[in-house]
Amino acid sequence: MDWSKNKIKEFQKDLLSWYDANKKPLPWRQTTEPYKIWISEIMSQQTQVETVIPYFERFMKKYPTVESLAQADDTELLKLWEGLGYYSRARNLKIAAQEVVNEYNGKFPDNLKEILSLRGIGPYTAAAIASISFDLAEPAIDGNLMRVTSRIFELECDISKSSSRKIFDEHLRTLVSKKRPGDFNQGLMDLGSLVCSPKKPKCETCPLNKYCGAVADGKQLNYPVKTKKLKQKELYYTAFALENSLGEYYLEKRPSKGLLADMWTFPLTELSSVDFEKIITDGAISKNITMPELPESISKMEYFGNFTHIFSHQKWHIVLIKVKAEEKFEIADELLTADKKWVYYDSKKLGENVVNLNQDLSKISRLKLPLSGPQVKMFELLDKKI
DNA sequence: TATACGTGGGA
DNA sequence: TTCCCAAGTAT
Repeated sequence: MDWSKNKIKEFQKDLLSWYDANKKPLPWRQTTEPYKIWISEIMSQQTQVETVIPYFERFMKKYPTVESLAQADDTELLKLWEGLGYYSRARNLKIAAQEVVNEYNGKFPDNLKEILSLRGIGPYTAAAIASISFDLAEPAIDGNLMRVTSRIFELECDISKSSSRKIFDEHLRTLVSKKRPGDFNQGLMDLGSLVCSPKKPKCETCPLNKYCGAVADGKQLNYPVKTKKLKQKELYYTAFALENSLGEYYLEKRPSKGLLADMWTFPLTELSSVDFEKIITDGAISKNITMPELPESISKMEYFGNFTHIFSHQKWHIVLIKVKAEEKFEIADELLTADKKWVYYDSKKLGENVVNLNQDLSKISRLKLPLSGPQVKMFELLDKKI
């Protein structure tokens, strides 16, 4: 970094003026309250802002304070997060809220080191909160800042490698405004998404084009340097939609670790791609496909349909099998643990599933279970929506 | 350091 | 259809 002090000042001024005139009106930009900034930053990780807004509004209504979040019901919290993805964010949020309540007396820590120590908060989020809420001159290095910075300085380092962070930190640390660090960071983020976009950057109207090495060389699209992602692993599953005589479906809670942790789903069993093809072509279900834990006497299985669900790292091909229980069939009570429930599902209120505890209609609970992405698609398929 | 971890939108 | 992208973190 060989920019003069004067050039840095001009850069800050040009960016902040642009930000003042063009910043996105976001719900969490009406405050610098660390709790709200924190929640908005966690929700925004790897997620588009437009998607976040309604989730943020609902979240603030339900958990207005760090204390309320620290005491949140796990299932309700996950239900609120349903559809946002990366569900460990929600779990970590509650853990961090408890840390704030217990270790910081409910007051959000005001220095980078302590903010960074909170569960689920990494270098980006810590710097974002520190700069926006506490005016600390920390560069909040996210994908936008890396793209913008790599173009300005024509940096050849691969932004998908964690070791590159240091390079961006060194450059940005000299640039960040000490007067308005939060606006500086958010200005660069908005610029990255509105102007300095990945595919078609609007360099002609960019307030920073005169500082940009890539513009000078006409090499905007050469930056940032980024290695390609690997393809998703393909997996094949049968899903069993078991319905009892009351019209309820049988759901299980997924394990507390790994993919879609603690989300609810029909029982799934993995199968080979060969068996998968066999079922979807002729609808024949071979004898070795059985639903776990259930007696085969009750199973009258019927192929219902199939669909695909794509995660960031896996591609699921799912065959949905409808299992109609006999008139008097009921799953033995001992099998109905806290992780296995009969659920009444009203297709007219997607996601408004109601749990019928103890199979007693008079004791219907209003508890709503968080459904995994594939599970929502399964209910939609049963409704013939897809 | 590389990989696991979701979902929806746009070209 | 397929691929890339979007305010990253934990391990």
